[in-house]
Amino acid sequence: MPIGFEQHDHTTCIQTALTSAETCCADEGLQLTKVRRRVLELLLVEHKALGAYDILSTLNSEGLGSQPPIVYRALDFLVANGFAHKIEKLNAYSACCHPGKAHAPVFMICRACKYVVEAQTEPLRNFLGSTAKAAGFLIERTVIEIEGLCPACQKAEVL
Amino acid sequence: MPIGFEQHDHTTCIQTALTSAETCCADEGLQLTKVRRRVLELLLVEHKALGAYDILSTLNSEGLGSQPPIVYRALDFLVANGFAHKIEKLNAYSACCHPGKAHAPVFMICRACKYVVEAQTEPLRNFLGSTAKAAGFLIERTVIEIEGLCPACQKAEVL
DNA sequence: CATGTAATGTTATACTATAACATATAGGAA
DNA sequence: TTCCTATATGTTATAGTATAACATTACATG
Repeated sequence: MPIGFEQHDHTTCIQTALTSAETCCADEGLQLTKVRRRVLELLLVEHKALGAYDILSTLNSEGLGSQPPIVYRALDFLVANGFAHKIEKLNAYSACCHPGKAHAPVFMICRACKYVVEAQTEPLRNFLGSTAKAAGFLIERTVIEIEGLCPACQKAEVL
Repeated sequence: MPIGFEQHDHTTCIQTALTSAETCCADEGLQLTKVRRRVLELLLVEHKALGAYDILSTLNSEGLGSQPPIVYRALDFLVANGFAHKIEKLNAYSACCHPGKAHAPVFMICRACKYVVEAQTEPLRNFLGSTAKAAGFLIERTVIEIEGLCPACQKAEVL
């Protein structure tokens, strides 16, 4: 279970993220409802991106809703408020590892084990900023996704 | 019609790109068939990304095929051989402006006029390379897309 | 011409996402 | 409390994107 492709205490990690989301919602008058909270939990459980319909089938088995709009609305909320990101390359969703901070996230996606790691990127932000500035372009959103092999899967490939 | 958000002779630009694709295919024993060539032309005509079904409806009206696999196969060929890129954020496709060169393209997508500009990025490539290296991650493909406003549309917004 | 490979044709279906409208629920104002 | 309003959820239907699987054709080469 790598994050940044290293081991970590994932139970704590989930708790921290949930608590942080709760605090943030309370502060900003946002409602972290049952469905929204559960979707965030599901996204936090693994460092993999989940498809909307994967999430929906879990919600369905838990009696939290069975139709697509249920999950898409919850995902919209989480993404709009910075608690999750959409991984465009996978048409899937992933919990945000650095909520609360303005950031241009870089995702490293392992094509073999499907782990998704979100990297911090101040320098990259600056770099893209100056590239765009040179072209006179105003940045509103960025999508930066790297697909490849994580350290563990590189070793596995050799075998 | 901006490229890099500036004016340019687009007729020449299309011709150059087509000729370059032909040469490249001849060199590498690839077949630039009627459908593939036409799809590339369509992508070159505008600096906008086209959806697969937009392209398909044109192909259909020209008697070149009416079913989705026709266009998806042509797009797969063009993307696999570096003549076009997929814009993940838009689920759409765009001709490559720098074919033949290994590159990690950066797309600037104007949300207002839908123009797509592909920027050159050696420094960015190096930057991502070192980021990934630090994490032990092996890069295979990169998706870098910036959504925002082009110079012209920024002016228009103010009005 | 025979043969094999690559490309195209065709049918069906899977996967992703949203529109539109109905209902329920929470929190504030009277 | 009661009403009101804004927000969230429930439900049905449908739009948009993409591929699996298999049949047929075209074409380069021995």
